[in-house]
Amino acid sequence: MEGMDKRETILQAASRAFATKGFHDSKVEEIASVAGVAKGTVYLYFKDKSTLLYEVLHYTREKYKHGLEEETERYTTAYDKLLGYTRFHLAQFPNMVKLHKLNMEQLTKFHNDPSSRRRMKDEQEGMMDFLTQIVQLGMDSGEFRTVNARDAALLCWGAMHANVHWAMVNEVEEIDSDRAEGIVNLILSGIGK
Amino acid sequence: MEGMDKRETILQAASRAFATKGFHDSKVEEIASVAGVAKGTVYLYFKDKSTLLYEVLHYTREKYKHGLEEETERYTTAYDKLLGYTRFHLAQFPNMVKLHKLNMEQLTKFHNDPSSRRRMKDEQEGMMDFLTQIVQLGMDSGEFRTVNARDAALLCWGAMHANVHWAMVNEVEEIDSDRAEGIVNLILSGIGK
Amino acid sequence: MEGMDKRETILQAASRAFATKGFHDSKVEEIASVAGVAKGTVYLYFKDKSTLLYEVLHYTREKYKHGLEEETERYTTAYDKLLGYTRFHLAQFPNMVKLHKLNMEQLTKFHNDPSSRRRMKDEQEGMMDFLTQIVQLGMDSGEFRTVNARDAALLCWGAMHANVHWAMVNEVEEIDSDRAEGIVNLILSGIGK
Amino acid sequence: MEGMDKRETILQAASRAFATKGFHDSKVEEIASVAGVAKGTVYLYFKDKSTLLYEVLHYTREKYKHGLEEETERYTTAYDKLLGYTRFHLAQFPNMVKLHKLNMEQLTKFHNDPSSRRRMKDEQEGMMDFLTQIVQLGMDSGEFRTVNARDAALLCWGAMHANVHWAMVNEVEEIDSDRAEGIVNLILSGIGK
DNA sequence: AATGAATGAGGTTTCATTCAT
DNA sequence: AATGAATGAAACCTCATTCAT
Repeated sequence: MEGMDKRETILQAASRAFATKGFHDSKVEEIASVAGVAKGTVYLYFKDKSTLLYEVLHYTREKYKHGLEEETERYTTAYDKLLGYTRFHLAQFPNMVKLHKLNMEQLTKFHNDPSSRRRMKDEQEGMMDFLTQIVQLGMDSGEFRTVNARDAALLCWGAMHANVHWAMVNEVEEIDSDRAEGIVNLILSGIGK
Repeated sequence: MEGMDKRETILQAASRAFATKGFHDSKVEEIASVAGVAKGTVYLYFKDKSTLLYEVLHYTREKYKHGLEEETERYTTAYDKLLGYTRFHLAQFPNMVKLHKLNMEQLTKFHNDPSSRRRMKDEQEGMMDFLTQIVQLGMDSGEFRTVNARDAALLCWGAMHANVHWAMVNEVEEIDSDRAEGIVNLILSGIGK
Repeated sequence: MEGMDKRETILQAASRAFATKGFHDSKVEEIASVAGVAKGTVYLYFKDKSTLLYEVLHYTREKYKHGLEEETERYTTAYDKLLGYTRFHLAQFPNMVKLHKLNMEQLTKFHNDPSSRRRMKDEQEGMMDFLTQIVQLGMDSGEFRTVNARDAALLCWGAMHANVHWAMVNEVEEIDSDRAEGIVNLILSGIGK
Repeated sequence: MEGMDKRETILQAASRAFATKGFHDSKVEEIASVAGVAKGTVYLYFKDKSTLLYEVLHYTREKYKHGLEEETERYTTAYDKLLGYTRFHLAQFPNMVKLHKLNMEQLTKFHNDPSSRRRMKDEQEGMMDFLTQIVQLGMDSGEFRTVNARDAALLCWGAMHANVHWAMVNEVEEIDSDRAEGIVNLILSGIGK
C-alpha cells in the first residue's frame, strides 16, 4: 500500500465504499479515513464527490479490461478464449459484483448527464465488442455455427452475468471457476434436442 | 388515476422515482407531488422513506410476477411458455429496467439488513423457480435435452436480462418483442456446431 | 367518568399529560385518545393547544384552592389550620408535583405573554394571601410571634414545597402526611437554641 | 467572551435559552447564533439537542456548587455559613431561577430516562448533603438545637427557594441579599412563641 | 501538499390544525 | 356535535465543501 499513488489509494477506498453502500451512504470522510488521508486531501485529487465516482468507474472498468485481455490473449481457439473469459468472470466474482453495482450507481446517479451516459455506453460497448470478436473468431474458424455474432455475444454475457447475479443475491462468498466449463458447454450445445 | 387507491398512487410515483434517480435523489416531497398528495400524506401510508422503498420493491415484484404467470399459463408446451416468458420480458422492458434498478437499490440500501436481504432472496428465488419449472417441464415432455434444470434456467434468465441490460445502457425506448423468437432459438440450439 | 363534562374530561387528560411529559411532548391526539374523544373534538372546546394549557392551569389551581379551603376552614386555631394546610399538601403530593410542573411549564411557555404572566401572578398571589392570612390569624390570636406575616408565610410555603420537591426528585410514590406535624413544629420552634 | 472555549460559549447560550423558553422553544440555530457559531458547529461539540440539555444541566450545577463552596468555606460558624449560603442564593437569584427551570425541564424531558433521573438525583442529593452538613455542624457546635438534620436542611432549602420562586413569579429583577439575615433568623427562631 | 474545524444548504419527519362528511 | 384524513410549516440533523493554518 505504501508505495501506491495516493490518488489510487483513494480510488480503491472509494470503489469499495461505493459498491458496498452506494454513493450517498459512502461518506467522503470515511473514504478518506480508509485511504489513510484527511478529508481535505480527497479534494486535492478530485473536484468533488461526483467526480470521484466518475473516476472510480473508469478506473474499475480499465482494471477489469486489462485482466480480461491478459486472460484471453494467451489462448488461440475461440472456445478456449471463451472459456478463459468465463473462468475469469467467475474467479473475479466479487469484483464483478462491484463493477455491476458501480454501473448501476452510475446509471442512476448520472441518469441525466449525457456525457457520462455516453462514456458509460462507450466503455460497455468496448467490453461487448471484445466478446463479439471472440464469437466472430469462432464462427470464422468453424468452431461455432454461423449466427448473429452480436446476439451470440449477448447470450454469453448473459450467461456469465446470471451466475454472478445469482451468487450476489445469495450472498455467496466465491464462485468455483470450474463451473465455467459447464456454462460454456451449455451455451454451445443449447438446451434443445 | 382517480379511482385508484391513494396508497397505490404513491407506490407508483415512488417506484418511478426510485428507479430513475435512485433512493437518495428521490425527494419525498417530489414523490408526493407526483402522486398528487401533500408531503405529510406519504407518512400516513408509510412509516418512513426506507419503508416506502421496501414496499415499492414488494409491490413491483408482485406486479411482475402476476403479469408473468398470466402470460405463461395460457401456453402448454415448454417452448411456448419460454417464448411467452421472453416475449413478456422484452415487451415489459421499461418495467424490467425499473425492477432491476430497484433490486440494485435494495441491495445497496439494505445491504446490512438481514431481513430485507432474506426477503429479496426469497422473492428472486421464487422467480427463478418459476423459470426452472418451465425448463423442467420441457425436459420431462422431451422438448428439451436433459441438463441441470437450474443451470438451464440461469442461461434463460441471463439471455433475457442481457437484452434488457443492453437496451438500458443504449437508452433504447422499447424492445421489439419479436426478438424473443431469435433469443429462444439461440438458447435451444446453442452457438456451437 | 361517564357523566362528566366532555370539556372536563379533556382538561384532566391534558393536565396529566402536560405535567408528566411537558407541553411539547404531549400530543393533542394522545390527549384526545385518553379523554376518549377524537382529535378534532378537542378543538371544539379549546381554540388551540396553548389555550388548552392555559385552561388546564386555571382548572388545576382552582381544584387545589377548593381542596385547601375545604380542608382549612374546618379548623379554628391558626396552628390547626396550618397543620391542616400542610397535611393536605403532603397528602396531595402527586397533585402538588403536577401543579408545580404545570406552573413551570406556564412560566416558560408563556414567558413573554404579559396577560398570562399576570394571571399566574394573581392566582399564586391568591394562594399566598391565603397562607398569609392564616399566619396573621395566629399572630392576632397570640399563637405566633409577631413577625412579618408575609415572610413567615413564605417560610411555611417553602417548608412544604421542599418536602414535595424532594419527594419528586427521589421518585417517592407518596408522602406520609403524618410528617406534617414535625414540619409545622420545626417552623414554629425554629432550629436555633 | 473571545478567549472562551467554544464549547463553553455554546453551553452558556444554551443554558440561557433553555431556562428562558424551555427546551422545545429553544431552536438550535438560535442558540448557535447567540454563541456566534453556525448551526453545524453545535453538532461538533454535542451529539444532539438532548445531549446539549444534559450537558447544560451538569455545567450549570457544577458552577453553582463551586460558587457555593467558595462562599461558605470562608466562614467557620454554622450560622455564618448558613447566612453566606443564603446570601449567595439570593445574590445569584437569576441563576437560581435558571437552575430551577433547567431542573424542571430535565424532570419532564427525561422523565423516563433512568440514567438521567439518577444523575439528577445524585447531583441534587449532593447539594442537600452540603446543606445538611452545615446544619449538623451547628448542632455539634451547640449553635443549633438538636433536631433531625435532614429535616432542618429541608426547611432551610425551602426558605431560600420560596424567596427565589416568589421573586421569579413577580418578575423581580434582583433580590436584595440583605434579606438573608431576616430569613435565617426566622429559620432559627421559628414563628411560634 | 496536507489538514480538519467550521459552515449552511437542504431533506426527512412530526404534528397542530383544518374541514368535508 | 363529532370525526379523522389530509395538510404543510417548521426544525433537527447530516455531510459535502471550503479555507486558514
